[in-house]
Amino acid sequence: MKNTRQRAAILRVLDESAEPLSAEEVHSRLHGEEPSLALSTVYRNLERFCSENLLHRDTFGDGVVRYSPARRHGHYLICTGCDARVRIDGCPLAALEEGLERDTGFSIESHSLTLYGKCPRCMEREKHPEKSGEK
Amino acid sequence: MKNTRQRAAILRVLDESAEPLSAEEVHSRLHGEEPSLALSTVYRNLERFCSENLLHRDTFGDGVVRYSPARRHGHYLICTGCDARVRIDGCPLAALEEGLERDTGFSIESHSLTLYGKCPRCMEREKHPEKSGEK
DNA sequence: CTTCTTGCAAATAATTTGCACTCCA
DNA sequence: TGGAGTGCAAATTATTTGCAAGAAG
Repeated sequence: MKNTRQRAAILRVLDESAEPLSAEEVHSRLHGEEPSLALSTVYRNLERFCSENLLHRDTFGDGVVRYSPARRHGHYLICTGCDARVRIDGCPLAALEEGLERDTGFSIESHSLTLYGKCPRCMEREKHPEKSGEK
Repeated sequence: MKNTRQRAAILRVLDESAEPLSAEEVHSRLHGEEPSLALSTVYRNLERFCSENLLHRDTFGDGVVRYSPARRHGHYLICTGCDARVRIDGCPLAALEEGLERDTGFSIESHSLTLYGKCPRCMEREKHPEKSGEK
């Protein structure tokens, strides 16, 4: 894989971001530094990096694919009321993966886990009998 | 929520399917029975059912959203070589969820877990020094 | 050099929306 | 009936592809 300015920039943006980013987001964050970077270049490289296992793909329930450095992959708890995202530390799947490799013969490379629920604030809002005119 | 012929059909197709289905797939499976059913109606109702927690949304890494009955939700192990999907029985997240509710104050409603790896056949294929002309 | 990459524009795919008409409750 | 729900077509959004020109090894 050749080392191009564009590739370095794409990886750097993802490294610097605390959150997974979509192709659009990567592209727009690089607009200052690489004004002529094509969106299609971003897409192509993000996918390339995924298949080299440099990046990890995340889709938070919606159809938008987001990417993050494979090393720093994490899990999120997402509020179904306000879309707030809370990062979850640690991940208890090592044991599950081991068992699965034994049972299925697969060699497991990665996983993606996302939880959904209502944040405290949205729970409150739901309880109150529709004060303001929502719905 | 009103009870329409279309809604019943959409839910039934999903109940009868062993696998999560995309909007397109639901629509095409109903083409015989409901020839005039609009794809947009399918989309609208799938989303509606999700927000009523009748359905569960799954996106297997690609950008396509798939739906399955909330009661029968499951997890999958997907081969990154040939896209084969293996359903995983059981799910060890109850303990994690409990801990998270305590820590974050969220009320957890659902989760989505997908694992990726190479199936035995694709592992073989990778090992052999590119017999046939696959780049 | 020569092959892998990029940029651009055009093509696809996936999903959403506006609106007039229909059909449950 | 009256409003929620539907169908259709058009609009968006997300992503992919073809190809000529550019840069890395």
